[in-house]
Amino acid sequence: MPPPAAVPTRAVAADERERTWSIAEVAAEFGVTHRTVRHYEELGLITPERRGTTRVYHRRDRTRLGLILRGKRLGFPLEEIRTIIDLYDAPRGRRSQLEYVLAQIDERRADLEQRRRDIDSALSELTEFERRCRVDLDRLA
Amino acid sequence: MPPPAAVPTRAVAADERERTWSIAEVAAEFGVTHRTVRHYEELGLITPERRGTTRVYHRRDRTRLGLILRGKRLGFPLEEIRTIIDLYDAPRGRRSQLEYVLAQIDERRADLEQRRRDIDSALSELTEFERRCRVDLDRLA
DNA sequence: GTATTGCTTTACGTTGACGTCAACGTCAAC
DNA sequence: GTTGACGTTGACGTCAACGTAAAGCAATAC
Repeated sequence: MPPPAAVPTRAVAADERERTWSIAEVAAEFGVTHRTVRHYEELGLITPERRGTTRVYHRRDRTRLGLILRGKRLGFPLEEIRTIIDLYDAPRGRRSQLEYVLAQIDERRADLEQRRRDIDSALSELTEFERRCRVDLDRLA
Repeated sequence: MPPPAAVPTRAVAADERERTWSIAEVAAEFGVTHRTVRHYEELGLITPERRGTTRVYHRRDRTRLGLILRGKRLGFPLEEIRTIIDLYDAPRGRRSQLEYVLAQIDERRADLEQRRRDIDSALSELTEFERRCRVDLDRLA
């Protein structure tokens, strides 16, 4: 069978959506080592496809990796990060499931807002301290 | 000698300022173990007075402990926390010292602002996710 | 061919942040 | 004077989050 003469736009978009990456590519892109990526897989934070023994990463895996690293920047432990990002994929068919998810969301939000308060007070202390330093500097001038 | 008949306000205030605490008191107050408090001392984050072998904690130590724990909530490693809170006590006599401190402040601020951006995006994603969950819930009703 | 490159697994090492346990000092209360 | 309560110093244990080294497969490069 000959290949199709022309590839319609839809198919191109599909190709683009279904682009895959190697472990080296995702690691380099996110600025981590392949060991780190595999560690996250061991903990069940990402589950790349396997072709034979080789790991194949899809857009979904990159999304999750982004969430993981942002969680890390925020200082969350990996286990907690797992419960958070799993939440986004949790089944929400039954009412009880949805209510559980909503309760979890509330907890997460409270946690994040506490962190933001911490950051804001740290920032304002820093600003005040900078002001005092500038006063000292002016006196030296 | 009889004790003084009346204690003037100034002396009361001084007493209050110079109140001290035991390791058990500060640990309980901040919700950590005494082991944790001693660990921070080993790393040079706090340096309580010694009376004989016993540690005596002053207001200054409690302030630093508060800064340490806030840093921890924000996910900073203890070594980094040490450089941060040491900054507040750093000598600022010479111009070069002041300029160094100001540069450090800028670094800290950039870091904290990155964290705040991360938190804000996490929060808005959470809000959007909650909205979708509530739509699902309404459909079930 | 073989040599290099890129991926794989297995497995042990390391660092940070404490926990835990042993062995002992000290001081007020009984 | 001994019994607690609270303090002390080591020293080793543990858990998370990886690092690192060893050894092997599989495809391309020469």
